[in-house]
Amino acid sequence: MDSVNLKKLSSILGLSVSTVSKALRDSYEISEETKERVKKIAKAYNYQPNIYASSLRKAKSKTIAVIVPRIANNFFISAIDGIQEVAQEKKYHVLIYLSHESYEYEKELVQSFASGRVDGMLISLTRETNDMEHLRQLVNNGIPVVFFDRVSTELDCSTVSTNDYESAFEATEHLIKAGCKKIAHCRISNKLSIGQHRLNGYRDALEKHNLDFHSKYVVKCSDNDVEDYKTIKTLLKDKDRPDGLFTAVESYTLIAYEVCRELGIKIPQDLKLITFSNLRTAGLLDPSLTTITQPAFEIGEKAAAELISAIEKPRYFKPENIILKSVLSPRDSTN
Amino acid sequence: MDSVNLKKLSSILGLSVSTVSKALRDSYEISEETKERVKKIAKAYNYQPNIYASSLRKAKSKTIAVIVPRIANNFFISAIDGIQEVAQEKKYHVLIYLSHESYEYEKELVQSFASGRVDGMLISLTRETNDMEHLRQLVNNGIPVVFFDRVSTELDCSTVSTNDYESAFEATEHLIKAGCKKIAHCRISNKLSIGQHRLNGYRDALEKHNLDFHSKYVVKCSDNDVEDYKTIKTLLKDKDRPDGLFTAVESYTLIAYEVCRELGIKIPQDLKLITFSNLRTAGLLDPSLTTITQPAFEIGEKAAAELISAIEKPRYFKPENIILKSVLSPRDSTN
DNA sequence: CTGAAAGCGCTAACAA
DNA sequence: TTGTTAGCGCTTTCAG
Repeated sequence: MDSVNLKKLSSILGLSVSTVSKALRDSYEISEETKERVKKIAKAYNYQPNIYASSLRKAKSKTIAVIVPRIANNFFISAIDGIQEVAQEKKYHVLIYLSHESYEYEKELVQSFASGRVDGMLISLTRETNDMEHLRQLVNNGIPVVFFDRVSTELDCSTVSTNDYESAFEATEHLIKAGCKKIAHCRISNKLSIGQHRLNGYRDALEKHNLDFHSKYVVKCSDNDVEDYKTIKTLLKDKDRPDGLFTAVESYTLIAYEVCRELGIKIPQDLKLITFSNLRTAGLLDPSLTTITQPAFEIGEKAAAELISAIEKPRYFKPENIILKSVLSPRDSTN
Repeated sequence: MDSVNLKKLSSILGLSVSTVSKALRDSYEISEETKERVKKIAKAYNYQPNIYASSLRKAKSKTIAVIVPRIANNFFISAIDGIQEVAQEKKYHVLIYLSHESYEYEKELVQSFASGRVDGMLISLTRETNDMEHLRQLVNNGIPVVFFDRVSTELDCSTVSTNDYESAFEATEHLIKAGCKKIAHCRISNKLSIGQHRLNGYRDALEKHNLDFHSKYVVKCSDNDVEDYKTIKTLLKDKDRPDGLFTAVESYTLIAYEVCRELGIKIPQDLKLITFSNLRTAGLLDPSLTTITQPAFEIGEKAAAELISAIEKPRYFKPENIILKSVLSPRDSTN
């Protein structure tokens, strides 16, 4: 019950291997008649080409890798959804890897791609990634890379991200206009592009509105819910606690909701909350949550489209830094 | 700047290709001294084996495929997370495909795996899948398959699922005990194992408690939010509308929340709600949502572990039907 | 302990 | 229009 290969097929057909191969790939060299006959038999025998043989031969695999820090995250999920959408359309296969925010593992993964396992790679960097050497090597090996969301512009690669600085600015201003005077920010690692941009937007909005920047109001959160819970609880237990909180990442806000319940802090009366988030249920929360939503699906689509262009038209491809816009949706948590 | 291959490496080392190959794979035939020398140089040149060549040769790729109906779904995400966890540990690569509930596409995908692109496959079936022939063929080709959640026991393959019948029974009983007399059920396709089990559990619980089964209270939902919205609205607008609703799938309940807001139906006073769900924010909703939560991550882990056993120990492997238990978490929506 | 050589299944020159 | 053949990079006999 083994699957047929070209050789068997050709002997069944009484043709040479190469003729069959060409016929199946619609070569102009083969007569219509033969093509038809070959395809019919191939179908009848359910012939499936061995992709390892053809990839080896062509040095192309129609496969791309996607590395994300984690998958249990609404943003990355939607991005992957978008990536899949265009990959499927363009007949690419998608290998998914989770770096779990480990630079070492990211490096190992990226290096393993150098030998051509994939035709290209999409990546959202870990919080720890400083050094781009592993990525540079991959690119030098002729394997295109496209960054999304957590990007680096150090390399000559396309990036797809959002207007984080502006959004953070807008979010902070939104809190100020809602009457907040003491606005805190839960930031994400400043090794990340998004960490810096979101922090800067926050700071500049404060400055514009003549509010002091207090370092005690800027807390660094991690990737660990338990730790973040402590961090946020400490922040909100302070006697001089903030009256507004802008968080760089959805999970921090969900933790803040829990902490507020526990401490009896009322949202939005005592504390107004806004966050970057792709939560589907933002509008159903108690109270409903004001969000800045990134166009995650489109980011994924764009990134995949860029990558596939880079793979298929290496001559004409020009790397670009694509910026998509996020949307602020005001809800009750800042009312 | 091309990546080195075995041949280059061996000429650098002044050894034969086969010696280098063996040394890198720690063959007992090679002296420790040589091994060390080889590995050192291999590392220095960042040698990465060409996976297509070795897969072709060994007819093994250390790659598995995962087919899920969709990815934007908390259950499947967690399951994939679990799959990744064990795949990574066992050094397997994971290709992800979305069937988008299309049987035709599922079939096409499965067939394409026959030639050995992957060493095994994990699948959660589409709502349309009736016929198992494509899967049977794959298995006959020597490529192991493991089902998870949306399973079929028609083939001699492992399955990993949850005690859906009992959970549905328990959920319905939970509503009855909360005082509901007219309990509706939003069901999912009864081509699916889970669709049948959840409906049966619902029906039997009604029967046990001497409540009539009304077909008008059982509505079939789809995969389309807009349609489901209409369906659920019709159900809840009825003058003889239900006072309890048990939905087979998370998204139906989120829609029900929205419909209730719109129609001014108060949860839980006017309508009590319970659903299968892996929503992280169930406890933060307004009102908090009573859920039956499937151990999605563990399902993924188990399924992947089964698959890898089937791949690596074909002789000793015995397919099993593994059932994990879901947990009912009572919250305000049924209070 | 090391090396030579065959061949996995396919593609693409080149020949016929 | 079809066929012959070399070879992609690796693993694995088998010989030395």
